[in-house]
Amino acid sequence: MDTTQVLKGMLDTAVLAALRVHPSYGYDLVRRLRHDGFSDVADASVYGTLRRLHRAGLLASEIVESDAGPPRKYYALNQAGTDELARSAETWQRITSTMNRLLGGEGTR
Amino acid sequence: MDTTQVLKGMLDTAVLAALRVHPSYGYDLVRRLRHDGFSDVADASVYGTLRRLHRAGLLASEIVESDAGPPRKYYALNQAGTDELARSAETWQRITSTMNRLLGGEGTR
DNA sequence: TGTACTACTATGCAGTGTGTAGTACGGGTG
DNA sequence: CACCCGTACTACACACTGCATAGTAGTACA
Repeated sequence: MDTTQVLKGMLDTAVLAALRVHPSYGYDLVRRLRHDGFSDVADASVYGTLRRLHRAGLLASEIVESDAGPPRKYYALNQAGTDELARSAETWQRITSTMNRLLGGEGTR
Repeated sequence: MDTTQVLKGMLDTAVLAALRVHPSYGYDLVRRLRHDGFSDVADASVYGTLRRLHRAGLLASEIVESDAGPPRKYYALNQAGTDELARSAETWQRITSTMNRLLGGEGTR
């Protein structure tokens, strides 16, 4: 299994979940996600995901000055993002149970 | 979360796992995978995955005449496929624990 | 001045699931 | 016989998205 391919589609959910904890910005999310198990995720992937989710209306954004570099673009879940995260969590549950059943090897007929 | 996107990369593992139970052919795998939870998987995806896995040297194939339609192309795991499946199962474990931790909402710092 | 860290943007490529169409065989129905 | 359906596979173009790479720009420190 190639983690790059598995990431496709899961990164959205991972970013939403990370933002549920508290609003954040790209550079910080990259570090947090890498620390949390997505150790190889590319920064461009996270920035791209944030833009896509924002364009889809799931995130609010706000520019905040930083004292350590360029201004940061903070993102936060809005109601649509919260709802989407809840749906994604359910989907994830279904997928894991399906995969665990398959990998467990119970016959499938 | 879009199941189409999540499928990318997981379908390989799902097909390998299904073939571990017993050798099979495309049309049958489509039905089994749909029955087992991948209800929306397209047949072209499964056929494509089988060709890809075969080309990668993970599957043996054999043409078998059928009494109900055209001949079937049976696929079976070889040693490389068995090994790959074991590796994929481990990767899957890591991914699930990472995602469950994120979705569980434990702070990530 | 130069290096490093921070923070984001832009472009093009690669892998893969999907839609659609097509080929081909056999059996049943009218 | 003509037609449709289920079976079984192939082929092509397309869409989506992660990634590599490069670039811009701010602050800090030597």
